[in-house]
Amino acid sequence: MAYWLFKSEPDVFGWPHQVAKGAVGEEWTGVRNYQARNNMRAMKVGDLGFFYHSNIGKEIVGIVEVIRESAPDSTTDDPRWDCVMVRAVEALPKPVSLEACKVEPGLERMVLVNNTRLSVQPVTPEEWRILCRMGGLTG
DNA sequence: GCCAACGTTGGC
DNA sequence: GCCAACGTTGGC
Repeated sequence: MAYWLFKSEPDVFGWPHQVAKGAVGEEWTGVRNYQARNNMRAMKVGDLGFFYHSNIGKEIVGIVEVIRESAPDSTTDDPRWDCVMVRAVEALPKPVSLEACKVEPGLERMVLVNNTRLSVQPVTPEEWRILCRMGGLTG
């Protein structure tokens, strides 16, 4: 199983929106970047990802699960773009800020810290473990 | 609101 | 295929 991180601007589509979709989940639409799209294409059902609030908050607020592999993005006719579906799993008891990530040993190479513009990015198992601990999750 | 970083587009 | 112009993201 692989780990990922999804960025979203909370005033457009935030964690509460994702939670409101429940187990049905929601398509992660709107990605118009090849690298981000390729990351989605690499996802398998059951993969987990962090839900990150960009611009406002700038923190990891929750965990989502991939529930459908990449398929055409319903918000465009352009066949180049597709997206996965994700559902909310749980909120982080303690959201992890970008600032905290930058200074945390072990997260120096995290994509979030080094490539601010990539909206869907991979997270290593080690980074995942560190971030879950920082977020107040024991598992 | 600014701007750095980065990606895309299109002329040549 | 190069690269200048332009557009977007997202931290600050």
